[in-house]
Amino acid sequence: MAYGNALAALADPTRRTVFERLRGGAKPVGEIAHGLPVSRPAVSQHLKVLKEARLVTEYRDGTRRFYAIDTQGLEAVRKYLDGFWDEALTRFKAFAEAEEPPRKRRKGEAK
Amino acid sequence: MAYGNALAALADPTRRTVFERLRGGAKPVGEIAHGLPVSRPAVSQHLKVLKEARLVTEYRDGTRRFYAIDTQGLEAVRKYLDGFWDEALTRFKAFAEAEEPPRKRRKGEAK
DNA sequence: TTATAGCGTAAGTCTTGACTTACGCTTTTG
DNA sequence: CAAAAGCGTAAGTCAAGACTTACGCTATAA
Repeated sequence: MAYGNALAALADPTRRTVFERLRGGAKPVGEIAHGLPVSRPAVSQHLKVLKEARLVTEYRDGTRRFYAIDTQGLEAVRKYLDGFWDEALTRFKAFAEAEEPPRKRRKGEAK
Repeated sequence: MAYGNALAALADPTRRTVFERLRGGAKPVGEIAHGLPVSRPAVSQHLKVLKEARLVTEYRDGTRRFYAIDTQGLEAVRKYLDGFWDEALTRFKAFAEAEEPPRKRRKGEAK
């Protein structure tokens, strides 16, 4: 259940911002943190959480550490969400939208 | 940014359990809460959060309230996640996996 | 009508976790 | 060598939120 950690990681807004800054490709921590309303150590802590959730990977170049998006965590979440789109579900949805509250039994009504 | 609330809602394990119990179709609160390690009011509170995140819908039948999965919240999250699979990203991933740490400049090396 | 079933909500507690500053480590530069 | 760059980590603070019990509301049943 790797999707659990990934969902928890993506739940925090600032951590999502950190994650989104990696869209264009790998970036060092300082560049990620630049302009954010939180301190650099805070960004490091967020990156640690994202890494444990398989949402980012890390590699070092000199004194800098580059972080990049890891699709493993994303795939885990995607698969989890897709599990809610099975036939029975969409069938129920169509049913509910067509008939509204499926049907209320009234007093003298046949069961 | 409806995906924000949905991600936050799905981050909590017990709330996810509540959500997953709706897979088979709509259920009343009592049935959802039955067997869970938390109280029924706690389940009600989780359902409220899920509803505000467009992850469940509610309708009433007599004294009971049925909850069912709402795909709106799920679609919002799905779209958000899909935004991380663009070409540039997969291209980078292939690049990183092929060459490992992209390249470290060593002392006397050309820049 | 009164009682019961099936809920939501209020209020309070207690843990989780997002932040800060201070510090230390490793690698490059002079 | 020493200094600086670029980080991660430790420790402490503080607010968010996941629980609990108590209570109240509405709809069916007796």
